[in-house]
Amino acid sequence: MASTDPIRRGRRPGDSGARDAILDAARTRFAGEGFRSATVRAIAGDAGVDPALVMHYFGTKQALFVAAMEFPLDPAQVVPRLLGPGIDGLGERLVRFLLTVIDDLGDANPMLGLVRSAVGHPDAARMMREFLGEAILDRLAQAIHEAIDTDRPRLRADLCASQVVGVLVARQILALPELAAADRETLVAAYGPTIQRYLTGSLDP
Amino acid sequence: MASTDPIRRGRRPGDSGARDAILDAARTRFAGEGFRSATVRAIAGDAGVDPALVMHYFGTKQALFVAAMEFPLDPAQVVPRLLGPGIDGLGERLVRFLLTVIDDLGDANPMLGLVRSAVGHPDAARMMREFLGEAILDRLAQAIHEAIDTDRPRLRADLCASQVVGVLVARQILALPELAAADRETLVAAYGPTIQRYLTGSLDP
DNA sequence: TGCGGAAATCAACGCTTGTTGAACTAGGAT
DNA sequence: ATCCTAGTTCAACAAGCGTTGATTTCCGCA
Repeated sequence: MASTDPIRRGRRPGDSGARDAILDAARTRFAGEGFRSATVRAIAGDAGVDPALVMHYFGTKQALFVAAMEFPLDPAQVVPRLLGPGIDGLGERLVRFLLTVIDDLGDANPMLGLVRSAVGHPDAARMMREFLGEAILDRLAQAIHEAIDTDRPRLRADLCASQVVGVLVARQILALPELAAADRETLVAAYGPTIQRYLTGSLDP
Repeated sequence: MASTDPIRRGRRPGDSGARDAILDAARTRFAGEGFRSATVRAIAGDAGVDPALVMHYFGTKQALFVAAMEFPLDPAQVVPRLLGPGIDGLGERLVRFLLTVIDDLGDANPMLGLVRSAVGHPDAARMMREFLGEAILDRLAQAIHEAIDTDRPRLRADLCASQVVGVLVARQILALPELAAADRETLVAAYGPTIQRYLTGSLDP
């Protein structure tokens, strides 16, 4: 058998993929605990790597966060695609899309990382507000304005966002039991009309 | 003039009210930063008091959190009062009540402290899930079941909670601009029907 | 074959954190 | 007057944090 199994320093042979392992671990930790609670040491541990290597690749924890939370979908493509078939039925499409993405991303969901961090850190909240606004909500407001003649289309977009964020927090973070257990189409039927009304329905008293 | 102004040890004369000052500071800090980011030292500083005094009164940071987040309203009284006039119009009443409470509590809002902490800390999430469930959502589900004959009344309650949490996060934490700027009755008109539909409307596809 | 630079670890730093134990002071009861 | 108790501060601890600098190992290229 091999004698002692010393941890060697220095470069390992082959393409180690350590960078990707770090990014993966960071996504999962940030998504599960938020920026503050997730530690560089824990991320390095998950990736099977020394903490200093994390700094070697990314410089600071902040920069690692930015790199790890880079959204895997480009809003500039997704938003138009969802809007493609027209604003009718957009509520349903949007909810179904959201739930599908949540399922696909699993534990390493940047949306959860961003929400968790924004909620505990005013700077992150400002970043998320600006990102959400410019990348998604302003576009959505523009589409609403073109589809129906209403004032304050951005308020309608914000209302949609409030329900989407609510789903994320109540279902994925608080894990309210029946909400977490409900299957996708049940939730599409429940939330779809809500979003659709925020988009195009009457909001008068 | 007085010579040096040494900070004296020992008891101050009179009823100092330090305990209440600590609780107040803790509420504000926990509401603004969550459990993890709020520090005992900062809370003590806000209260004009030594950190050790905080431990003297409350033992641990955890216990201070529990004491500070004690809800100023008793759900066992509030829920029946809101349900009093019947389930018709409950959506509007609930939203108006929520927004009023948010305004009244201001910076020291335990709801914000609980959400901020739950989102960054699985244990706090479990606590909040159980509290929400037993104190509010199960009661609400019971009322729904008595008012209309539906299966899964608790899912309806969870749906309501998801929109309420969404309002809290999107308006008070992310501060989406038009949502934060909207006045109370505008939001009552927007959210009231949503909640009412989750309570008593059709959720079928 | 030699060599520069990238990959990786190790050990330590300075800082902040929650928490502790000792010391001191004042008020109230006896 | 005297003691007990509660309020309050001070100084320090141990642990955990992000980060740094030195050092070692290997790959790729001339």
